[in-house]
Order: sequence, then C-alpha cells, then structure tokens
Amino acid sequence: MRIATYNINGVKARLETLEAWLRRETPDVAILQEIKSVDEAFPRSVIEDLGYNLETHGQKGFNGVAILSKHPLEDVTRGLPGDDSDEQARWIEATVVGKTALRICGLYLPNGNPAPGPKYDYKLAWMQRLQARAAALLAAEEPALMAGDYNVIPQAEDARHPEDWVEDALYLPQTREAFRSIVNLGFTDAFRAGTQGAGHYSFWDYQARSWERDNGIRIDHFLLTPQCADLLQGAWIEKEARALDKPSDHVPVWVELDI
DNA sequence: ATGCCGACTAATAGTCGA
Repeated sequence: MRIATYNINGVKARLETLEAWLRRETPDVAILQEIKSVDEAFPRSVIEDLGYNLETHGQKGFNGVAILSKHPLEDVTRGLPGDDSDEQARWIEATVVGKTALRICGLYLPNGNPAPGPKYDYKLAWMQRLQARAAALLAAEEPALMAGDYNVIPQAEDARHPEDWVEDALYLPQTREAFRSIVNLGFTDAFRAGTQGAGHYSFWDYQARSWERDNGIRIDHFLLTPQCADLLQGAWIEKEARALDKPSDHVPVWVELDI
C-alpha cells in the first residue's frame, strides 16, 4: 500500500493539480493538509469519481485536513483531543481497512510564527496534546501512523540554509525538542529510516526563487508506530511535483507499507 | 529590516503562511 501526505495549499486553487496527481500517482491513501475549505464546499465528486473514499475536516479560509482512500475508511474522528475550545481544523483520524487494519492520523501542526508570542504558545501547546495522543497510539500496540505538515525542521541537515531559521518557530530549540520528545516515545521517522544526509526537502517557498535555488526545508513527515514500522518497505519525497504547473509550495511525501 | 509569492476573504486591501 502506497500512502502519501501532501499539503496542497488550497483545494480550490489546486484542484486540477490534485486531480492530475491522483490520476498519475494513484496513491492508495492520500493525507491532505491546508484544504482551506469548509466541508460543504469541498469538491467531493472530482475525488470520488476517481474511486476514492473521502473524509474531510475543514474550516473557512484556513487550515483543514482530509483523508482520501481507495479502501474503506472506518472510525473517523475529527479534532486533536485535549482542548475543546480549539476550533482550528488540524487533525483527522481514520482506520484504513486492508489486509491489516491501519490507523491513520492526518495533521497540520501550527506554524507558530512569530516566536515568541501567542501563536508560538499555541504551537507548543498543540504539540503537548499531540504527544498525549501519540503516547496513546503507542499504548495500543497496533499499526498506526501520524503524517502531515509538522512545521518542524528536525535537524540542521533538513534545511538548505539552517542559519536562516535559527529564530524561526519551525526550528527553535524548543520546537525541535518537543518534536524529539514525540519521536523518542518510540516512533520511526519513515523517511530517515531509509535516507540519511542533507539535501532532502519537502517545502520550497514561493518567494525569492527558493525552488530555483533549492532553498528548501523538510517539514512534512511520517511517524510510524513500531508495529507500522515493521511493515515499512520504502519512503521517498516526490520532489518533481514542485516543478509542475501551479504547484503547491509543498510536495508529496510517500511511504510504502506491506499491508 | 523588509519584501519577495500565493491563496484566501472581502472587496479593489488586509491576513496568513513558512
């Protein structure tokens, strides 16, 4: 089973790009972020006509996540537990029923800039809630993954110019520490399980000719529970997607699981 | 130090992203 996470930066603006990508790459499951649409306005039929089941968790204008799957989706939940007052649509879960059941969590972790400030406080608080949910997933001892736009640059090698990010919410020591605290519970960063070293990015800013200069960062990640990591057959970044017409500023990141 | 670019909502500018 091939699963991709993809921050599409607006489903309405990216619909042709998304449809062409689904036709071309035929993911079994696609985990989308920044749909920037309320559920009622999501262009469902385009997706469903390609044979996908679809679950969305949207809001007006910003954020919003979705899971697409050629297999049935069960036990769908929306919203990250731990704060009933949080109205931002950044978390969705569903179980994909295949040879083995797989719990899939799609996430759009807050950006947090400017830091320090209330937005950074929200990011760190959100990561605390994520850690609690992550611990519960591990306790279940079942195949599960958390994938999406983490807005975290884990290490210096994950940025073309790490020195440009030292005061940024994506790379501050406290951000990276919070990310490590989650990983160190027992998750596998699927991409780093198979590929080491610098030069692997999932985001290039639209500005300042970042793509042409390969000035990127790796901020879209798959974290796998041990039972899911047992099934890992490969992980890769679909860098070519950034060079196509009307690209998102992110590219798809993939895993293949023996499932 | 700021804008760069792009999408969104609202409206012909302002907000947000990373």
